[in-house]
Amino acid sequence: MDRSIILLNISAVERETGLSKDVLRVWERRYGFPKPGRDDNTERQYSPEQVAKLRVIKRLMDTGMRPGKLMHQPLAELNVLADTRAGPRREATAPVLERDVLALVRGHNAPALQHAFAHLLMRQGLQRFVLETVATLNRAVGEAWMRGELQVFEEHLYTELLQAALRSAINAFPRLSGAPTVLLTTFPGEQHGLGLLMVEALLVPEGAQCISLGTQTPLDDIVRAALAHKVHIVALSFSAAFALRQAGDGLSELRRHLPASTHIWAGGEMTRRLRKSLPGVRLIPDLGTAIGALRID
Amino acid sequence: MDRSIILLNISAVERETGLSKDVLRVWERRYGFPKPGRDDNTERQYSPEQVAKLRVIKRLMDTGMRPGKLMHQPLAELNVLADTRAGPRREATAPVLERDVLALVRGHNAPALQHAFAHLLMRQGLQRFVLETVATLNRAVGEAWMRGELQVFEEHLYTELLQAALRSAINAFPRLSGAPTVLLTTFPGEQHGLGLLMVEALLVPEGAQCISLGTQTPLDDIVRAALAHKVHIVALSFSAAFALRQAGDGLSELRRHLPASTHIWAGGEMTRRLRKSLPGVRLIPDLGTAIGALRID
DNA sequence: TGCTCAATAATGCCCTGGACAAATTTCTGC
DNA sequence: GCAGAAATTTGTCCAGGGCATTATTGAGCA
Repeated sequence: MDRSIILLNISAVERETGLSKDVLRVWERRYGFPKPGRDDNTERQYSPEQVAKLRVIKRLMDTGMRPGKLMHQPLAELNVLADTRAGPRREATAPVLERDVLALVRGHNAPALQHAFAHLLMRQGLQRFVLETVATLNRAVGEAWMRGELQVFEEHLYTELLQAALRSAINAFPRLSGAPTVLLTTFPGEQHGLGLLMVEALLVPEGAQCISLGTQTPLDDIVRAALAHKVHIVALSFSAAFALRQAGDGLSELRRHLPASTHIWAGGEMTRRLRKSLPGVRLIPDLGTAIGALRID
Repeated sequence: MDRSIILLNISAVERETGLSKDVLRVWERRYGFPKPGRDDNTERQYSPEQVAKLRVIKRLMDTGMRPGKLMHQPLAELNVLADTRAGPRREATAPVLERDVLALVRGHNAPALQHAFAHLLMRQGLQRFVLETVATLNRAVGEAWMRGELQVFEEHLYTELLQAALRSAINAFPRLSGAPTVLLTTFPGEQHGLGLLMVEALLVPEGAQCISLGTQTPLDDIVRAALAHKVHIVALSFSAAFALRQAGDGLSELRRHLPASTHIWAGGEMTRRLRKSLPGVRLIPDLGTAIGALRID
C-alpha cells in the first residue's frame, strides 16, 4: 500500500477535522499532541491515527469538553468518555429500529436503506418520522461513528439517502401562500443542512411556507432575504461543531438588523451549549419545540 | 446603520471569498491589496467593497487568470474582463428563458420559480432539462452574479429550488439493479453538490445505478466506498474554484488505489483548466459527454 | 456550608516576516 | 520559430509572540 494517501499535510487535516492550522500548531506547541512527522521539507505530516484521535477530540469538545483534559488520553479512554457523554441510552425507544438501520448502513445496502426510509416515512407520516425516527437514528449514527463503528463514507450515504427521502416528502406537500413564512438557512461556516431539512419537514405540514436558502448564507444576505421575502420567522440551524462565539455574535447582529416583528429561531445541537441568553432570539433546543413555537410566533 | 455587520475580520473574509488567511495576508504584503483597516487591536478589518472586489478577483482567477494582473485594476475594469471572459453569448439559444428565470430570481418569487422548474422539467424531460436548460441557466446566473446583478441570497434560492426539483425528478425513477453502478461524490473542500445532482440526473434515466455520497468525502473513504459498493465508475465533480493541484494529486492517488477495472470520471468547470493529462482518468468537461461515456465504460 | 466576585489559567485566533517549491512566463541560443 | 534554461510569480508552510475571551479556582463573606 502506498503511504502517500495515508499521511496528510496540515491543510488536509484542517479540512478533515475542522481544526484550523493555527490550532493544530498551537496544540502541538502547548500540549505536545498531535506531534506529526515531517517530510523532506520539514512540513508536518499527520498519521491517520493522529487524525482519528483529533476527530474524536473535536467531537468531544463540541459537547463542551476542553482540550487540555483530552489531549493526553489514549484513544480508548476517549471512547469511554464519549460513551459516558452520550448519556443513558433510552433502551426502550426503538433499539431494534436503530440496530436494523445501522445494519443496513454498515452492510452498504443502499436500496434497502432507501426503502426503509420510504417505508417508515409512509407509515409514520412526515412529522412523526422526523421527530421520533430521524432524531433517534441521527444520534445512533453519531455515536456509532464516534465509537469507530462507522466509516465516514457510510455516514455520508446515510445522510444523503435521508436527505433525499425528506426532500421528496416535503416536495409532495402543496405550497400554501397565506400562512406564516419561514426563512431557513445557516450561518457561513455551518455546512450541515440536514437540520434545516428536518425543520422544514416539521413546519410544512403545519401549513408554514418555508423558503430555504441552503447552508452558509452571509449575515447581510440573510437580512436582505428576510426583507425581500417578507418572512415572519428566520430560522437558523447550528450543528454541535459550530463556534459558540460566532453564533452568539451573529445572532445579536441579526437581531439588530431585522425588524422587531421578525422572529428569529436558533436550533440545533449547539443551542444546548449556549450559556448566555440572547434577547429576541428563540432557542429551539429540540425539534419538537419548533412546532409549538410556530403556533405562538 | 451599525457598521459591525459591515466590516469583516480575516476569517470571515476567508469564509466568504474562499481565499485563505495566508493568501489574504501575502497579497497585502506583495500587491498592497487588499489593505484593510485595523481595529483597536490592530487586527484586519475588511470593508464590503474590498470583499466584493476579492470575490470578483477570485472568480476571474478560477477561470485561469493570475492575481498580479488583476489586483490593481479597479472593479469596473474587472467587470469588463469578466464579460470578455464569459465568451460570446450564444444569443440564439434561450435568451428569453434566461431572462425570465433571472427575473423570477431577482423578483424573489419562489413559488413561481419552483413552478417554472417543474414545468420545464416536465416539458423537456429530465435529461434535456439538465443538458439544455440547467447548464444555460447556471452560466447566466453565474455571470449575472459576477456583474453584481444578483445577491448571494438570490443565488442561494436559485440553487436550492433547482436542487429540490432535480432530486424529486431523480427519485421518481425506479432504482434498477443490474446496470452499471456509479459512485458520485466530491473531494474534501469541494462544497458544490449541484454538479453531482446534474450528473445523477443524466445517468439515472440511462439505467445507471447511482450512489451519491454527497460532497466532501475523504480520499480513502472514496476508495472504501467504491470497494464496498462494488461500483464500476467513480465520478467526481469539481467546481471552477477547486485547486488544480489538489485535484490532480487526488485523482492520481485515487487511480493508484482503485482497481484498474474501476473507471474514474472527473467533471465540472475545473476540468477545463487542467493541463496535464491524467492517465486512467476520464475527463468529462461538459455534461453531454457523461452519457456517451456511460455507454463506453 | 454555600455563594459571589476577583484572580488565574486555559484557549483560540491574529500578527509579522521568512522560506521554499511548483507553476508560469520570459529569455536565449540555435 | 522553437526547445530548454533562467527568472518571476504565487500559494502554502513555519516559528514564535501577543492578546482577548472564557473557564476555573480561590477568597472572603453571609
